[in-house]
Amino acid sequence: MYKELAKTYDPKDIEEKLYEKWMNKKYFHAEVDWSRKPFTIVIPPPNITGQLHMGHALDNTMQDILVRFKRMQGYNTLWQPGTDHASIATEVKIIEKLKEEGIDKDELGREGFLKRAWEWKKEYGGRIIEQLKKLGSSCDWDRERFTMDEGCSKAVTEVFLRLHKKKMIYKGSRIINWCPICRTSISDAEVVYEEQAGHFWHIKYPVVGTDEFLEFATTRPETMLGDTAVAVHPEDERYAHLVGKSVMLPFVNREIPIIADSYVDREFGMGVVKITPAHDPNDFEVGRRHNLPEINIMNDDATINENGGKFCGMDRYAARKQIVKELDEMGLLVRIEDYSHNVGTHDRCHTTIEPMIKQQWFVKMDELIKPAIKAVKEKEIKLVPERYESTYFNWTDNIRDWCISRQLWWGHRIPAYYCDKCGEIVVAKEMPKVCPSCGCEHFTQDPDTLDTWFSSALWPFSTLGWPDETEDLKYFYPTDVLVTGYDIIFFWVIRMIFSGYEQMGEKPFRTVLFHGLVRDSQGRKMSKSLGNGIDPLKIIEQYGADALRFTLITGNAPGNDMRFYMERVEASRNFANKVWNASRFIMMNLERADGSEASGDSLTDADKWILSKVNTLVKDVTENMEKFELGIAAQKIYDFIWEEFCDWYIEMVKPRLYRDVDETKGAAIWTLKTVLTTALKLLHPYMPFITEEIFCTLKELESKGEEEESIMISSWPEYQESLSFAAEEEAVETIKQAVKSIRGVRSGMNVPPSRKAAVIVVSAQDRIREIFEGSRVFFSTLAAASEVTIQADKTGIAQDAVSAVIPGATLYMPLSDLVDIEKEIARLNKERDRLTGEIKRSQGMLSNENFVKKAPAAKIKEEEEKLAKYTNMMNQVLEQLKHLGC
RNA sequence: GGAGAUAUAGCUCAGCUGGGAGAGCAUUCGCUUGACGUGCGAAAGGUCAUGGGUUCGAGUCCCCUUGUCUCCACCA
Repeated sequence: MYKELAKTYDPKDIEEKLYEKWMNKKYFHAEVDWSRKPFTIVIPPPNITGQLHMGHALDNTMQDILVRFKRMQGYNTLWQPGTDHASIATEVKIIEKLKEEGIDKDELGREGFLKRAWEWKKEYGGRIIEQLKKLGSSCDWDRERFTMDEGCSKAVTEVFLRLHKKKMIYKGSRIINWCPICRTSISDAEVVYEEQAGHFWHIKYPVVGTDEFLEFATTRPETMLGDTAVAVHPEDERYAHLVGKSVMLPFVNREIPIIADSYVDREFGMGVVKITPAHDPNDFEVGRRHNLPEINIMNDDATINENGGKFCGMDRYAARKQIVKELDEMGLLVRIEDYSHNVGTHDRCHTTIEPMIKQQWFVKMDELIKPAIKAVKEKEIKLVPERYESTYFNWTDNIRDWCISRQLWWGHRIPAYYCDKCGEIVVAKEMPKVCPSCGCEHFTQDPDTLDTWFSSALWPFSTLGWPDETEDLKYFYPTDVLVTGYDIIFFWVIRMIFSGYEQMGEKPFRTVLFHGLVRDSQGRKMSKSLGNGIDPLKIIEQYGADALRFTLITGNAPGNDMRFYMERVEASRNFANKVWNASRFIMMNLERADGSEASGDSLTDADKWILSKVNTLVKDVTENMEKFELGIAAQKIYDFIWEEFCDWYIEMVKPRLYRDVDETKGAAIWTLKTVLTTALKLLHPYMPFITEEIFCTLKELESKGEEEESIMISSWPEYQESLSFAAEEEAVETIKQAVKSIRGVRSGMNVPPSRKAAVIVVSAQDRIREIFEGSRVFFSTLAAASEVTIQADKTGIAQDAVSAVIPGATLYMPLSDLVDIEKEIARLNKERDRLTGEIKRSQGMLSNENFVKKAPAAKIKEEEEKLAKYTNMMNQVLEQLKHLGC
């Protein structure tokens, strides 16, 4: 029956094997079953370009914990997996690859490019999925989806058509963020601002018809080529006489008006702003207010176009240099100031954004966002932690229309078709046959594709079959929890929420659980450029997935960033090893039960104590997990297993097991198994592999039936009132205190563990003596006791025996040969001082009239009990000191 | 400019609705204790950033100040 298990736990042996087993058994798979309650999580779809990083590892560990927890609780659990086509990220990657092969994207053409992209997806798109499996993720892989698969694409077209019909999608000429390297527009959310050292160029334009000049400052002199006005504040007296006049724009020799607009800050710079409507978002607004011409001076690659006169063909920075130089020569450059300012860059390639006016497609946000605001405000959707609500509202309150067209090839092509003859726009699922306007039969589809987030916004329902009214959709939607990092609230979370309400008429999920960033040990973001990233797969390889998962989930509060330390991984690995060895111990001793599998009646105080403890643990862990306090729950399991179960209970049980005859042996083994099984179940969501391995080995040893063939589909433990044993808990706590005191005294006296000593327990209280009577057997292993004598008074105790005082009892150890009486007295004096302090504190509180009057009765009682306890201990210490002649 | 987070033991961080400060790692001492040295036992180490306030009572709630971080806005 005894099974030989390795002395140290080696995850490599089992992880792959168990994952395969789970897959084969279809434990991850969910089917609609109206007799059971569903629990659904949709995965934040990783990019097909992605490699598993620590952020993914954390995100997916959290999801897996929730899913495994709910599955064990009996929910019909679906974790919907899939990947995102990641339009721009992927396109950039493929362009790079083509470049290596010497192929130019434009030469290859759209079709050829897409063919290559799909090939790439086929080859690498599944890589991250395989990596998620190594983590232990229990996704329903039978349902794996891709944002560009047929169903999701259908959903995208459907939404586009619907919104267009409701006039919530429109095409318009707006100022957008243009990336000259990627040659596409990007949304506001994709712009990151970087502080850059630049200059403030003070320039002056001659005022027409006078000999005056108007001076202003700019950080971007090259945009002057597109200036169509100069603005001052309407109430600025310095320039009041100039409003209505005009200035002459150098180089292009355009006469432009001096206008008044309150957008100008009188205090800043010269209080004069040059207005370039085509290349600055604020100027654009001003321009529209004043009906100014919008002159685009740049090509898509940010070189100056024909509107820039002689600078045509120059790069924007080269032009800047040249323009400054020539202005200086013309005497129009007043001075140059150093100036550090924020520059918008593209979050993918960090190229400085060029604001440009372009025809683009937009989603109108004002109406769409309303239900999304309401939902969070009214807690229809809960954000955890709650503080992310302010971030959420910050965005929703300042929302601008969403630019959804991208000048890319990889993605969902915009379902808009232009009549070749009259230019009529038809938005339709397929290319129309005849132009409704002119009858022409030739159309060209809009070349642009949609923002990646347009399709991921639909993810919670597109993956379940929408727009078809599938059973899956009816059953699994709305989903329960969305787990994600706070960094994509704007990109994704908000957009899913308004899309859910708009398309489904219902929230996409009930709770959003945010986590923070995983940083390196110095608190820096893990990044490729710094080279400080830690590869989760390497950690798994070296320490096991369980250790990695446990590390990621413990030691920080929800939503906070965390630092990743190898020392913490080691600690988690050590914990896994601890669990392994505790189990090994139990399995090694199963045979000692010699058939006496008794439970109930023969349970000792210690058994009841640990059963009671694990019962409380069940409650605490379940409650915390329900509150999404995964780290607290994990910590409680850890503490219980290591301290209570291993360090105390197992040590207490040893003498019972090793004795030839012990009528409580069966009860001990039964308790060991019961508590272990319960603890393993609680731990399973966190450490799925090791718990499964032990659980199954244990079942195998017992050759029990198939009723619980895997821990992952076993039932979650429940708190039982009948397993709460207050008296036994108190009894064992007394014993623990006694043991600790003895250890403390021995250690203080430098008594080696090999030197056993008799322990004489003296207590006037029947109850205390009874407790010790029932527990004397523990003292041999726990406190190096040779024998334990229990008596009501001090009869027969050697004068120089060392003593340890606990509430209600004094413990004596005759160790005269080793004991230094002076030291013993010093120790007792220290104890006396400590108790004096405690008593003083307690008395102080109790003699405080306000405390007695206002504090709750329970608190007062508690304090009175403490006082009694310390007074009792004090008397024992004083007596002992007196005994030693002090 | 606006918002949020954070300041607790040498390091990294917990500390739920206010009622005697905790963990992991590191440190010191002891241990071939019939599961585990990836271990066991004992210990040392904190005026909980500063200053106020509320309260019988504040690490915990409120305000001020200071430091650090993040997000948003983007005044040319």
